[in-house]
Amino acid sequence: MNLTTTSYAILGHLALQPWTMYDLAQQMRSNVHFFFSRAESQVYAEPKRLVGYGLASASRQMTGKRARTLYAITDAGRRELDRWLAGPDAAKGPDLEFEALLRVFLSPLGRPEHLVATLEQVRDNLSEMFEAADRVGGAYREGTAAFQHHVLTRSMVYDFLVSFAELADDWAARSAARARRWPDQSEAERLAEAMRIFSEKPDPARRRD
Amino acid sequence: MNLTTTSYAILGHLALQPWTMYDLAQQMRSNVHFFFSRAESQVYAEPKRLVGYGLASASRQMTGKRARTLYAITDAGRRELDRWLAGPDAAKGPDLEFEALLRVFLSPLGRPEHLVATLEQVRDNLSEMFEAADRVGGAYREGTAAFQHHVLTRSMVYDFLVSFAELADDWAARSAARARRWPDQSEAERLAEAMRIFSEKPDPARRRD
DNA sequence: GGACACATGTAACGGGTTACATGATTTC
DNA sequence: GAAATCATGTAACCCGTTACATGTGTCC
Repeated sequence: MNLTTTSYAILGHLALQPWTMYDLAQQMRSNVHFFFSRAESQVYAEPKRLVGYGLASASRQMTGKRARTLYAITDAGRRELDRWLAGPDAAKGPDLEFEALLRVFLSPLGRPEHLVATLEQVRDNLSEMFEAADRVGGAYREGTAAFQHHVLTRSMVYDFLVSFAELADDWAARSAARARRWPDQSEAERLAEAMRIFSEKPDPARRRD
Repeated sequence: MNLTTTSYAILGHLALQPWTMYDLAQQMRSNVHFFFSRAESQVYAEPKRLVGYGLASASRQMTGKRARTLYAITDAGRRELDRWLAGPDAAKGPDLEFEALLRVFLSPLGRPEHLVATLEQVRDNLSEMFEAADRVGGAYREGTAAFQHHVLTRSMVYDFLVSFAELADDWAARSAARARRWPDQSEAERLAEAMRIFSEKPDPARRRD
């Protein structure tokens, strides 16, 4: 029995309530997509493995002539999930893959306007995240969210995601602004701005250990 | 010819200067690891493909009896890199994989103390990032960095990475603090704090479009 | 003489992605 | 009756990972 984090993600959702994989795929797309993204084909494949291990059960149902399969967690599944939630399989740190940052890193090899374009594109890409956050946030504010009773922890997830999107957006905005100023600045001015970043961050007061 | 982003990452580094893969693997570990992480075996495999396409050249050298292979970019490689840097293959948005956040999401299924433990672990995991940032930042501040002349753009990368690490650390700290207060609070107080998050973020003044 | 850094890989595996396929049901 | 949604997959591929293997050079 070889479970991946994907397995636990699905198993965890099944612990909330039974789902068809169609509904669950949608649920995951709107809820965990931005920090745990998986292809739909994966979402459909996983519960079969869980059933094979006895961690989930499948029940075939009919809507007229159309078949649908409801998956639910079993007692064994709940125990396995508890084990995982209790650790001690250490959770890995945040794992970021950010192609635009690679482009910034390599941008001295290209033309300056491409750097600005990359940064603008970062901001465009983030709108999806802001919209998703708006939808989720709105539902909780209005008290109509499907898992309203999870509001304490969902607000933590929301907090992180919105903070992240704001950070990325702010960073892209100030970096693009910097790059646009370059043609009108002296090299000394450009350098001074760069060095200020290295000396202001991280806030020396923050350092622990 | 089917190049991945990994191909361009390596090709881009070869455009900076020729490298042995041993040195390049180290370079990438300290520079791009936190937003573009690849296994070393991958770093060794990639340039062979680039040589196959004529985008890089290999030259065998000797240190006594020990062989080393220096890879360098070719003219064709430089053209291909230019094409990529100029777009228009759109760069994907930031792609985050954050298992701890999934655990927070599912934490109502477990015990509250495990939530706090997860959050504390996030902070531990970040120390590596802070240390790496310190090293890089220190080198640029002292003017001794290998690519000191890239300071304008490297400061942007540094800016993002440090901001991200600070954000994640601050978030984990305030979330853990919240969870620790729960036992002493009324349900109304807990809810009020959660709802405040939804209404304060995102800053309504920020909304564009 | 031993430990560690230098230097370069190979083999096996697998989780995950993309693209495609299929048919029923509801909605307009 | 067409279009969108519901619902569930399969097939092929491949990028990337883990784990291991091998030998030289250098430092103490």
